[in-house]
Amino acid sequence: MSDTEPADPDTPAEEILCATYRALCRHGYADLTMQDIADESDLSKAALHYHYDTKQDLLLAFLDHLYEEFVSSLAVAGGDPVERLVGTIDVALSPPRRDADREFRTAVLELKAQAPYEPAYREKLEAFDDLLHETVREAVAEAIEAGVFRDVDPDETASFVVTVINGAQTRHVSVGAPIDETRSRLVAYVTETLVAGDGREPERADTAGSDGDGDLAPDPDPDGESENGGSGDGSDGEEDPA
Amino acid sequence: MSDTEPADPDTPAEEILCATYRALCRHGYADLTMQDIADESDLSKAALHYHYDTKQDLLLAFLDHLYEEFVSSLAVAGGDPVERLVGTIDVALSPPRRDADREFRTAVLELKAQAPYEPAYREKLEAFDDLLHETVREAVAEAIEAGVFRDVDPDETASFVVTVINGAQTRHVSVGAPIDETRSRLVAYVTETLVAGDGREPERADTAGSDGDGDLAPDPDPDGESENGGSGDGSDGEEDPA
DNA sequence: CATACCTGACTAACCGGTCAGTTAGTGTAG
DNA sequence: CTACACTAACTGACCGGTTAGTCAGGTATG
Repeated sequence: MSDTEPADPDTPAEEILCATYRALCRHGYADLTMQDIADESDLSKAALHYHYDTKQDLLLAFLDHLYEEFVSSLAVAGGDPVERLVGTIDVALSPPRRDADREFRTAVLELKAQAPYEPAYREKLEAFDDLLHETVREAVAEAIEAGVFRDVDPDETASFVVTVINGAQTRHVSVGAPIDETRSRLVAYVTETLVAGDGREPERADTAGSDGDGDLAPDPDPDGESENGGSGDGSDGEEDPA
Repeated sequence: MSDTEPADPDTPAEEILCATYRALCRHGYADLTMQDIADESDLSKAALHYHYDTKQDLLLAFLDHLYEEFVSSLAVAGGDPVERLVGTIDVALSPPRRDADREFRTAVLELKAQAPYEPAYREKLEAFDDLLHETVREAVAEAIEAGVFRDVDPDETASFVVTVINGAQTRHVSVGAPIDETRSRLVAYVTETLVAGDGREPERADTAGSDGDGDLAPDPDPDGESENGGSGDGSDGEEDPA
């Protein structure tokens, strides 16, 4: 699940990544200082530099860590390609269930906006985008092959879906537009417009709560309290930057 | 050439806004310093503070200035609502014709990502979003009334269109996705999916663009250039932050 | 002792904003 | 026409605060 890796600060280096997540939610990327991250952990700022040479190294490691989580969160089961596609959209556009969700999405958007200045960021972000795009593309292609979808271009269609997802996140952060509305609309797009033969029937396709995933990321406690050597501490599942 | 925004530097204060535009393109928002802006003008940093008390005041004035340009750039003529809708999409998703276009879009995205931390920014950005949303909504409502569009919800549909526009811009900045592809897709969405009676025929719906853009959807040349100018109301203006 | 891990104190650089003072223009009195 | 006064616009130098990164140690463990 999504709480696989972030939840278990086995090593100090991993604890730092968890602290980075919390600090990003609290301060955002632009105002994020090494001291902020240190304050979220039980380490000093100098200790951060012991494990990661530079601030950028730390952020890059954080993105890698995030990517791995994104991979597993996208591994939605389901034989039906349309079901899988809807599940994927759900993962990417899940409504804020954690308090920090909106904040984290904001930090991710800040990172995206830095991509043109920081090729290293861009490279990582492209991986997220590619992964999501490929996941959608495969589902669409399968749906076409199964005769469920019209004979659209899977690649172009996947691009459109990913673009809509990006738009929902951006608009949510910048003007507070509800993500959920876009999700419904996008789901309607794939379950109606893309479906073959389905002319125009407004066939209600609220796979919303029904679909297998329900809540992919259980994620219980919002943030119990930092340290404690135990294992499943504040499991802060990340979201997708794609 | 219209290397910078069209605004004629009538007053020193306006010249500063032009310099701000240039500095934003060159440095982005995150790394923008008052000195950067001063360097783009023929004034000193202290002179900037003479006209604008704080850096934020300057940026806010810049957003106001931008908004006015956006208003006029959205004033696309055209009696046909669909034509007007496509024209609006074109304004929002015009391919980079200025060198600084991508850079400026990046700066705008940085600003959007700051909205949650700076209510003053958010307020301005909401104005952009509302304006674009309202423009689209009106066109959609008219198209429905004219029997051209199906009986969709104009408000929700406009939201979707604006979201797609946001997504195209975000994805363009963060991973370099081509804006043009999304524009074609979005135009196809409104001229096919939304059109009443039009079941699935790829009926080419390229009405001569009113805003000077001939073929909207097809757009064969990936790197169009040439034309333009003619009917242009001169207000090529900035891009929309919406 | 050696190694891994960590700390407090420090440095160098940067940036927003301030300030005393300069320049240029304009009006006004002699 | 000159002399002076006043003001808007502007400048270079400077200040205070902040931050990434460094460094000389300290501590615990094997």
